[in-house]
Amino acid sequence: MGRGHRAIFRMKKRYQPQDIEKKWTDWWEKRGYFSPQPSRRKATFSIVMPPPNITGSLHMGHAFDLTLQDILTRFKRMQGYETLWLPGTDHAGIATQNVVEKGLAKEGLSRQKLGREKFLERVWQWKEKYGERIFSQLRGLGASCSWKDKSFTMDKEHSAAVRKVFVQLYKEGYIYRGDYIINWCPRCETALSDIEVEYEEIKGKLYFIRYSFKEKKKEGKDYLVVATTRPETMLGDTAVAVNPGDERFKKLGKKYLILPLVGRELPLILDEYVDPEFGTGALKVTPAHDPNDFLMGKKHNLTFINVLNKDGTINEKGGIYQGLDRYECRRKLLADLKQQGYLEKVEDYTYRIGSCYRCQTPVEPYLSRQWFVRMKDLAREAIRLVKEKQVEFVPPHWKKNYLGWLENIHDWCISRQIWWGHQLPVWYCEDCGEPTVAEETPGSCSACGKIELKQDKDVLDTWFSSSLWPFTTLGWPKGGEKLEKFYPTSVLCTAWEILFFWVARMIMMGFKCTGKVPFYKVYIHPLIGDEKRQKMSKSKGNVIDPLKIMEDYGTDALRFSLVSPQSDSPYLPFSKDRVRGYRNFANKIWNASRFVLMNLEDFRPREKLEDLKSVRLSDKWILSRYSSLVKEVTSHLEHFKFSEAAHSLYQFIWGEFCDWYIELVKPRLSGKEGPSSRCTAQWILYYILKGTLKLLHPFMPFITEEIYQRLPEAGESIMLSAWPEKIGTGYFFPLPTGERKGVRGKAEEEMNLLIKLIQEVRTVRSEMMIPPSKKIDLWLRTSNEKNLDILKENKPEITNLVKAKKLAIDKDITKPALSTSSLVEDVEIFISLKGLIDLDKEKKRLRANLEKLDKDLSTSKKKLSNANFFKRAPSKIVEKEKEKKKTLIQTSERLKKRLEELK
RNA sequence: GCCCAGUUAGCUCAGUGGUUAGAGUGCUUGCUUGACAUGCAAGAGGUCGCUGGUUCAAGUCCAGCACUGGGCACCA
Repeated sequence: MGRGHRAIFRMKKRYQPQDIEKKWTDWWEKRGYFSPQPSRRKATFSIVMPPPNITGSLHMGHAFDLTLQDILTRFKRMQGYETLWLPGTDHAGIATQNVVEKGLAKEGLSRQKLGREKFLERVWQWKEKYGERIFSQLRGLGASCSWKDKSFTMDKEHSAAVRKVFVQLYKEGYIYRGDYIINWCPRCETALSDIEVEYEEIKGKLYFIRYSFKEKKKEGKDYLVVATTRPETMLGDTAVAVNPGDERFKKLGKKYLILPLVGRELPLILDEYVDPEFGTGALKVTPAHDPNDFLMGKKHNLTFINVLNKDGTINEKGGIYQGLDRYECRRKLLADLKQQGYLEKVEDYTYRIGSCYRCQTPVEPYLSRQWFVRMKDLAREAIRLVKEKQVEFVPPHWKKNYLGWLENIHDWCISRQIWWGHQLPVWYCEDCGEPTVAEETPGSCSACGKIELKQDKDVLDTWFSSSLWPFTTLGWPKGGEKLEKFYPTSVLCTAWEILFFWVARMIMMGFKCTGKVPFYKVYIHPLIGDEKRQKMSKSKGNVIDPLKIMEDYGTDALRFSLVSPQSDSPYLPFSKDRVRGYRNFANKIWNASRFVLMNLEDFRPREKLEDLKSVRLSDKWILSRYSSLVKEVTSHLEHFKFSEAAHSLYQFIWGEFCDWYIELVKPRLSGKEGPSSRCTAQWILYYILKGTLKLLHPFMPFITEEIYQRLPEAGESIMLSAWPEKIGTGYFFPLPTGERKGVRGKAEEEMNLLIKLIQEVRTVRSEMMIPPSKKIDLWLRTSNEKNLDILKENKPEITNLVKAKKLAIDKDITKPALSTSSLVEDVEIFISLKGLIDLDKEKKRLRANLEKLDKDLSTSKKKLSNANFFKRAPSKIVEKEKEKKKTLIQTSERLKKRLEELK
């Protein structure tokens, strides 16, 4: 890789990220920098990447999550840790199966037509194609993962580990099979766990239906009214329940009712569960299609009638409704009820409906035989580990959320009736039907010894394998150097969205399987929303593609804009404006570097400053500010304060290094102050630039490497260079011991006076409308000896930055005629106006400006008062116009005031 | 219903009990100043959600309330 400062001649005026990003990605990877390097510190730092699904393309969420991890990894690597960031992908059972099925549908095929084996071949083809695509996109993002260690949740080793854990948990009684009400997605045709169901409030109806008594009553009504939101489930009713304490029903005694349209006899049962206040106080009981009814069914020994097929249509138990879709059935059934006089009334009712988190189809509570993980004991340990701070949450408030979920946890349904995933390591005996659970295909039934066995067709919940991810990726259960060195991992970095899905389960399974926590810290970050903090989604059409942003503004700008806002709200706003701002920042860095390099042609880097006499106040100041920067960035990164670290860097680079130091140093670089002063300036510029690039590297890896490689004596890659240490005063200024103390504070205090003074003069210039091209005569007067010395010492700097042709500094100056005066601390400032402004000309100019403003103002007013404008223009534009109007009024008033003063 | 977070400039957000509450962006004015017009300089813009309390001192700590966002649990 060509390097050296001669490269400056090829530096364009504008930073063009597209030219260089790929070059560095390839180079870093070719040189093997991303894989663990033997470390001088011997301490290790490891992160396992939350594996992206193989279904998709890189989205903003990945970009954010991975940028944060990359920053941590690069930071720790530069600090000298032996660093491993482990990448991988997730097979994402249902999600991937759905995507592949959609593809098949376009070909007129279906998974059923293909058959399981052929279908799985197709999914593997998909994986080969798209699994790599996401990796290449991650590379483009600059992710410094150890690519050679990448893995996939359905790798051979990983699958073996999954089976091992399953068998172990089964043998220890944590995994069991049972008939329970689970959430069933009729579209995916599989069971879902509780957290795979998303609830949404909908405005629906509550239907009141008459159930007649079996025996006709002599007096009063001969029916009970029950209320339901899902009338079609009545086909599976096997009882009606009332609260035993409910006076209204006390006289009834033991009774039977007749299920309308079906004619089944339903016992009237008493159960405390029924809320007398709700509906009519009478509850239809459908034990096979409602979790609470299920419990009641168990308790009262009711019959369980499942009326639904797997695809959500009514089965043979539904009589004349057989074959209808559940909602179609609802309509028909309601019509029939109404016609036959069973429908008492219909009320509007708002309730929550659960949908499949993968396909948004409303789920049905469904009685079926599934496999579960008993969670209570596992959760207890996971609670303890966090309470004992063996695992810490950042920010800490997530801890409560985590604990709250674990304390009320239900058993985890882990079997899925899909094809893509880890098939259950369970075989059923064709003879006795007993399950045999084993890591490898068993030879015979463990119960009766017969050899005719068939493997369970179900696969495991995707999150089962994900929960093992931190240790299986490192070589568990075989063990080895990687596992020993890097497990437990240092940090887990992910969004709050998958705290329960993934983080909590990793802690439970990690501890269960390895006896250790899977990670010491969990950094939970927000999700990336759009400008209005709305979740990005295809249906809303507000998705911003990070790849497009990278192309338009550069990857460094994207990374910086993702990391830069900090908020505890669940969604961070993302806007192109912000990225554009950081693209400009990258350009600023580029040009500042270009400037430094242009002035470093004859410079040879040396260990220390040689000529201390030519060190000026501005030098001490910038070194002091830089020293603070090192401290801040380091500390912020240690505490996951990414945005604060980014902010410190932005502020220092733009607001201090560029705006002040570079400007202050220009005359010295031109040689006006002598060769020695120039040399010192070069040394400081080089030193600060090099250090700042390093501090910035984790955030903006590409531009920093590009510039770093152009520095004289750059060394190897910036990503392997040592993280800057905070500098001591003695290191730079080997002054006599007595003078070292407080040198930084003093330099900053003195420099602040100069800055304030220069700003004040500029303000006056601007207010007096003195053209920037005109040089001024300036008098500074103070009786404060200390300040007088500072001013005198820094006369060249002041002269240059306020554009003065004459600068007089003394404690005894008479105020010049026709001048303005102002005050900074105890320094009086006089600027001669003589010859600077032609009074008549100035008045003319003010009047002209006022006229223009008036014109703009009336246009603006007209616009705003125009009803059409309000109607047609987006509110954003109206707001902007209002603001413009406000500013116009203010400016015009200021000008009027100036005009008055000139008279 | 329970839990969490938030409420600060037009917008998006920082702010660690202590001078005059900051940044980016937007807006206004001026400027081809020698690295950068993706720039420079200057300016305008604030009831720190409301009400109390603690304190010499509160945007910051405490309590209550209001509103916004999110999560969890639910009665058919």
